[in-house]
Amino acid sequence: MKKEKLNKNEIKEVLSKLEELYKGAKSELEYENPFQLLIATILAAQCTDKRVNQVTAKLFEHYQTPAEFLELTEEELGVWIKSCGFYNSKSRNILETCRILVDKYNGEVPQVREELMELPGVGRKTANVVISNVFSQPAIAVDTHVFRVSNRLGLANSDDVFKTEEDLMKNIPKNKWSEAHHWLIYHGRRVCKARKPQCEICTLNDQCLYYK
DNA sequence: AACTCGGGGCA
DNA sequence: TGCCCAGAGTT
Repeated sequence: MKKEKLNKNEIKEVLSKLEELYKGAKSELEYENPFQLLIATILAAQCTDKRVNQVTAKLFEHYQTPAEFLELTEEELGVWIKSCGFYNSKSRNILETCRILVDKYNGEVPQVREELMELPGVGRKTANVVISNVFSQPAIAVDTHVFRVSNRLGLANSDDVFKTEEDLMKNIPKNKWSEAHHWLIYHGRRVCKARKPQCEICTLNDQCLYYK
């Protein structure tokens, strides 16, 4: 990462251009139920949201609560979620998580990030998605796209995910956190790719620290 | 910091 | 075929 930093006006300009490009961008994982969002987000690791939605659409018809999930064996759940990939570990983690939710949290999803991160299969990114999306807590989930793009553009300046979160929360107006999170993901997937970034066609390249 | 898990979509 | 995918856990 470069050591340079953008000034406030440059940050404003970058955010303005991202908004212009991806205005209205939002998650394809739209679950208002905390438990369902938690499960969908665990499944979304290294998997497209579209496929997660295909799986959960059917799965949640049959199993809706942690207690109901515990009726399944690991092998049975594995069949349901197979197309999301990593299904052995995800199946094991999800059922163990459900066991903890039932035993320790009365079948509810805890609203504390540290408690969420103690659940198997739930890391900081998934915990942030849950607390920000359904519990209205201040957090920005930093996945690989958000991390890479925000540091390339200069909206963050760190090789550490926690620091990147802090930078983003500082540099982005609070009422834009959720939307900006998706701008960065969209830009990362379509233009600012990990391997072959499309810098030539990127309309932000004139102020991009990575491009310079 | 590097490695592993993984089926499915796409070039 | 090879590459990639809204991560997390282990060593």
